[in-house]
Amino acid sequence: MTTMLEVAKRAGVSKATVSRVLSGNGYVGETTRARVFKAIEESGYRPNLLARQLATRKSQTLGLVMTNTLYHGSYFSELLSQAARMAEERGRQLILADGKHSAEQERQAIQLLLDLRCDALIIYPRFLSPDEMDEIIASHRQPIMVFNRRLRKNPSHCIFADHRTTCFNAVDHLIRQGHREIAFVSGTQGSPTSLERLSGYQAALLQHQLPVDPALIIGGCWTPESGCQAARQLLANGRPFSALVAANDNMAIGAMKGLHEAGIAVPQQISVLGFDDTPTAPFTIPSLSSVKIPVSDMIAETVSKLIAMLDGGELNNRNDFSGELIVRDSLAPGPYIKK
Amino acid sequence: MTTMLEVAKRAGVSKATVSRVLSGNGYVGETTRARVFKAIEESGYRPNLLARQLATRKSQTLGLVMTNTLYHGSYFSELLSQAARMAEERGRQLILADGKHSAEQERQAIQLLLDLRCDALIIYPRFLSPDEMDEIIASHRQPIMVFNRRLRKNPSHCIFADHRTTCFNAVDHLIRQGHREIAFVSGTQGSPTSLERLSGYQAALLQHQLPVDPALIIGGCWTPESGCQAARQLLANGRPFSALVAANDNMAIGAMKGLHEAGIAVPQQISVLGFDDTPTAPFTIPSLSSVKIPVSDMIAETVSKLIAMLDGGELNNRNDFSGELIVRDSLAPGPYIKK
DNA sequence: ACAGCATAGGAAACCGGTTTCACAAAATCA
DNA sequence: TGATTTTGTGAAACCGGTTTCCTATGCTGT
Repeated sequence: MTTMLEVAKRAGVSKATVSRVLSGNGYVGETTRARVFKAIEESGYRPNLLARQLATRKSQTLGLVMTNTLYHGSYFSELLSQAARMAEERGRQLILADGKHSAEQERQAIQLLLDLRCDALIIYPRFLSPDEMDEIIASHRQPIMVFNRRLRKNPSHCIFADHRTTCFNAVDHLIRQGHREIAFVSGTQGSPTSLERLSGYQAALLQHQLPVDPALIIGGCWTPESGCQAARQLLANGRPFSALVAANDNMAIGAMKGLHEAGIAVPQQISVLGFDDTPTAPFTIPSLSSVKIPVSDMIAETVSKLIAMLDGGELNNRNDFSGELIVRDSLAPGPYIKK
Repeated sequence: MTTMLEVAKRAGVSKATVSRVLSGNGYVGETTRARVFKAIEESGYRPNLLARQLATRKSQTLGLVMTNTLYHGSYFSELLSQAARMAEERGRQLILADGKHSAEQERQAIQLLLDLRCDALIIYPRFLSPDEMDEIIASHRQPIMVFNRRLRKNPSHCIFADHRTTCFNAVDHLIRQGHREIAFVSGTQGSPTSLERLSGYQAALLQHQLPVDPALIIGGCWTPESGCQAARQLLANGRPFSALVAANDNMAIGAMKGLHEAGIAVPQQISVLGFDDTPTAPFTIPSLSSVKIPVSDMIAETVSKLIAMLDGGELNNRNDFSGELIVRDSLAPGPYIKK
């Protein structure tokens, strides 16, 4: 590989001058500049970014830590493509590290990105607690934003959707529409997002003095398969219900299939609601009602904040996003509707 | 940040010794080693990977170039998560760069990853031609694998599924099942994968002496919306057809919706076939028949080959993968079935 | 007792850039 | 015209590691 020194020799100048030409810093004469460009051109020189990053102590990269299991579903695609686009627009490269299956691996992923000297980090925690996130933020000088988790000690370092309230509102809506026996299919065991949604579901029932029946709460794992099985199990349980809320659209789609197979009409007999508003939601049969989480906006805000911290722009202080219930054909009034 | 020099001082040794302790190369006494570890521990030292990469001229990273528009759909998630997992298993970090919307940007993305001194590259070309890919491979000493594109000059540097033959076989199957008027919904204009599938579709028709009717070929853009619109337009065209092949599942799902809205029964009146075998395909109503492309296997093979090139393992020579038709409820025999 | 080798560790060069410092020439100012 | 500032450039230090080279010691074998 051609180095800067070789370019310098070819142009009859010093390394320093070549560096000045490339960076645009410092004074360089017109003719010299031209000679340097010619030498660069002729030699096919390409700067070694690693050397540059080392020398400047800036890597021009943003690190993103998230967990592989999230990769499935449109949620992840949307998040990642938007984050990458935003980063590149601001002249940064996105580097992704997988938090895998445990808190320890999540910590390692963060450490790796820090060791790679990312200028800033986006962490979408799956296993690490808010307290640990607070500590990580406190103990590193790089700007760090935490995605999808509320940090009370570091409100300006997190962007989140209030899944609990959002789910509360959705279930509240179902109840007002005449549903009382509402089943809930959760995501993978331990997922914070799923737990928040479950909590909102329970709170809404309690709010209306309705019982929280454990037989109506089934553990899934975000996949359509698990949603389908959950529906079957709910039916097998024998406990009647008029609405089913799944913690994401994929499971909702699976659940609709399970109900369909059992000869149950959606929404006439059972209403179904999902979360995330997957691109295919409007095209299922019947079209799936869902709670849309503004992932793109959220990640855009996250990246913007980080860049502002790095480049010193001004940052607006929005960190709390909320979902929007999108009613489609999979919802119908329940048996207890009062006119 | 603590540097190696500070650790060395604290342990009363030289930088070189610390480096030896960390890398495990060269001789280090037991007691010295212990002192160094203690110093590292006490100072919270973390090696600067950039410096290491520069010094060793190895970055331990694999670069992946692909286009943002592919991000949607499970295809991308599967590809990316598998690639990242494989890379990390072999001690490499994956770096992603977006090829965006033009050949020029695709070239820039490749260049960026090379400038970052990725040890090897995976390129999923969208705009660059096979010839250009051959040239890129020839002009760089880093191992480069091209994904989803056949390179006749560099057969060992590419992994691909033969979309043309795969689609040919699928359409051939439909014809044998009694379909003659078969509609085709293509992906985004210019997409090589879509073009290959279209070509296979046409070839299968010709093979059976069936006419290729332009009125039955509609341009979509990989999204469910476009599939739905395509179905509407096909119906509006008035040209009858008994089967619809969409270049991916998302469009097939949209198309089923469009047909359903028009009161057409799938598969009784029209059969529908997609590509990719999305996780939701078995759960649509009716369940969607699809051609499964072994993306995970393909990318695993790609990464394996690169690692073998880097670390000098042996490489098996499989590069040609093919899709598998998965028949579900959306397919039924056509009107020309002969018993 | 001495050659020969394995062990241990320091000094310094190196990776390929950026940046500081020093200095000279040219331009501006008084 | 002399003093000062601006412009243009090279030498060398630096970023934080790795690696080569070299020296010194302790063992082994004879």
